[in-house]
Amino acid sequence: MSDLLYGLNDNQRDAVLHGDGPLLLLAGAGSGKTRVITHRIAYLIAERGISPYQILALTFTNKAAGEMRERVDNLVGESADKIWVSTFHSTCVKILRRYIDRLGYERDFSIYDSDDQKALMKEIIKSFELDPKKFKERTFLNVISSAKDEMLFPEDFARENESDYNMKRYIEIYTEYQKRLRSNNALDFDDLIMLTVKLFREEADVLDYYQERFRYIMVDEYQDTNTAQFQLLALLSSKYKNLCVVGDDDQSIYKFRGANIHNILNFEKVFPNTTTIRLEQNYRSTKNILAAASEVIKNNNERKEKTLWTEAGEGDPIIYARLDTDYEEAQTIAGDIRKKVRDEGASYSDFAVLYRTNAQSRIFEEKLVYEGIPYRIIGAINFYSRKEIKDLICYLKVVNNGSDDIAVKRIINVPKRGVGATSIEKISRFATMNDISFYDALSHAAEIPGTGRSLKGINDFLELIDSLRYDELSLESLIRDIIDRTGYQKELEAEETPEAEARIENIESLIDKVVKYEEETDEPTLSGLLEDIALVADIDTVDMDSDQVKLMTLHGAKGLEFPYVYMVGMEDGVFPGGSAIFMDDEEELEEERRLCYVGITRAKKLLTLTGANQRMRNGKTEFNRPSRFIHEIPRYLIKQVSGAMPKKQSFSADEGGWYTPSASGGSTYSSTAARKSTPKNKNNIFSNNPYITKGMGNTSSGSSSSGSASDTGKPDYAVGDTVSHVKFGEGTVTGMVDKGGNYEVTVDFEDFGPRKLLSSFAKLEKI
DNA sequence: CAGCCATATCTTTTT
DNA sequence: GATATGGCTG
Repeated sequence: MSDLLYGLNDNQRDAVLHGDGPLLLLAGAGSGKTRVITHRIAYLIAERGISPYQILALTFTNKAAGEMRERVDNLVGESADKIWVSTFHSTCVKILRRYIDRLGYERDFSIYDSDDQKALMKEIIKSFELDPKKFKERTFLNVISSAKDEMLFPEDFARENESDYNMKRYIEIYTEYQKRLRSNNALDFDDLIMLTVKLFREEADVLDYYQERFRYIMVDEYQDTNTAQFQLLALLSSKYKNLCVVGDDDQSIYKFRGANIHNILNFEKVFPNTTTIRLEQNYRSTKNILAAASEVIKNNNERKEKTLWTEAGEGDPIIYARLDTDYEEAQTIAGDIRKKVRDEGASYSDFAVLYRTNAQSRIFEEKLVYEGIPYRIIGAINFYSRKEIKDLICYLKVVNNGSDDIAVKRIINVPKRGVGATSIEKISRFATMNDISFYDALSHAAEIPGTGRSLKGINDFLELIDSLRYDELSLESLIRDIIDRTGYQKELEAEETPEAEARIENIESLIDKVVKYEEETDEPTLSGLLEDIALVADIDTVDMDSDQVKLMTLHGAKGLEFPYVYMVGMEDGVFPGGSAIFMDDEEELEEERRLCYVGITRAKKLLTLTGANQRMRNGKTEFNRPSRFIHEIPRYLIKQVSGAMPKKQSFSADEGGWYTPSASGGSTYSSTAARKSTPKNKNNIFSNNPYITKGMGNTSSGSSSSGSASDTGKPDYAVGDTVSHVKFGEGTVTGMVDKGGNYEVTVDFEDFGPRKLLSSFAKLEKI
């Protein structure tokens, strides 16, 4: 008992010791909320004699679930694996696999990811004879998803919108979409939650069973729950009322995905006799970082007041750098990281670069490669959404569930079997007319006129799937069989391109995942494997400890922490994003501000904010003013450091180098958004900033002085010279390109091969 | 039917 | 600028 409470602060202890009844934990960033949940679970088991079977802990990501289980394991010991720790979605899948037949679905249903949804919606748009140019799949899917998040079935949605003529089409499409999902025996992600709620509402015995089973429910990241998830929780907890939710309304950043902030704001009203405990002591960041975060979030109106505090020291000021271009922004950060690793003993894994949109990652990637810094981009492309992987998974899906028309259509002509779009169209129509699945219609292809030429391919396909269904050896042999018999890998091998090479590697890691699943699962099944694949995101498998700089969106960073955090693209129009400003949408701006708060509070030791006068976006050059969030941080917390001289002010074209911004009072900028909105602070708050110094702080990246490149001249080496580099050793200079005073030097290193480096950053010494 | 070139589009996205 | 889709041609 004393063990379980050791090291907890008063509020944390109160939360752990709370007995029965609803409990709301308002847990600020870095306040040790996972610790509280895990200790509370341990306390319930050890001290209150609750059976581990009766505890349900819900999270949003598999990663969070995994971490929580691991930590509970350490506290509770072996009985911990009896505790049901999982995501909302996999919990619902488990329940539905048992009882969904009561709702008229088969229990071996497929789970549709967003690609599958799009494919299905595309078909519907076509069958409604709508112009696909005018009507995007996403538009309809977004409406449907919002309806499902709000627990509106097609009938409910129709009722709610019956008076609105414009909604007529949406109603029809939603109805059709749901009908087709059912005939494909498929559920989309939203269905998983919505149908579980429906099941609980309609089948009293099922609800009762799970109420008895889960007498104690814990929910992490509660601020991100949507209405459907809320109802799920309300139903499950209505008997014993032991619902403990942990969340931070200031970190609600998924409104666009249906998260309902009122779930947390109104929790006390909805659940009478709620005990509310605030966890306000922060164990992560310095005072300065915390102060910056608090000052920013203060500007939001719709929030629960709370004040984070820390026993940590002031720490370094927040660094703010306004660079000339996005290119320089990336370059400066890459240099700064290298400098800190070299001179301050930091590890690459101590750094995170956070941006608003994935599209911003590219340029950082480029610069990090130049600098020879190991990095990992997180979340941009999901492993399972790669073409080759999706193709192979669709084979698995078809073997598992022949009703899955979307999967069948995707692979019927992959690899090429001479079954083209027209044949598919004809068979599809035949299937609809006879009310059978597309797969079943394939075996009647001979009766369908106009499919003669593709008949052989179709029969080959049917034969293949049929024989795969008799492969009962193992999942590994099944996937290998698919790869062999489709000739997928051979086809790629024949290509002999780097892309094909990469795909082969991906296929190999898919096999690895299948093998791993089979090893780690008690009773591996094909549908279990597919479920794992559908519900486990790429980010879940990222090893955060590996020694690489992490690049990700601000959204992706939630729940993580790093000693050094760079928030980049701090410009109005980029962050906060265009629509929040352009539409003058206060609600959306508040969501962006929460995102900013999330970003700031990821930093433990040093927070660096950067922006650029000029940046390329969507193929066009933009000029944005500094982010309004920068202005919301009081100036005494900030140390502004310079970037490069804006090119426009540099009359001699070749004169690059660095300068002190105090000379011109920050930066001159023009803005496309300037006319639209007026920021609260009209003057640049940094114009008289006493903190202005040259370079990236005192731990400057060396951009102003170090290296062989001087501010004015060429490096002292030239093509053909032998040079040495701290990391890469010796090599020969094979090329130099002038980039406005800075040189892109190509060096052929003896041990590392040819590499491109920038003279201003890379310390190259002539030998 | 398949491969190639032209045009459109471009927040965020735990599952 | 990069990618995905659509239309055209072989």
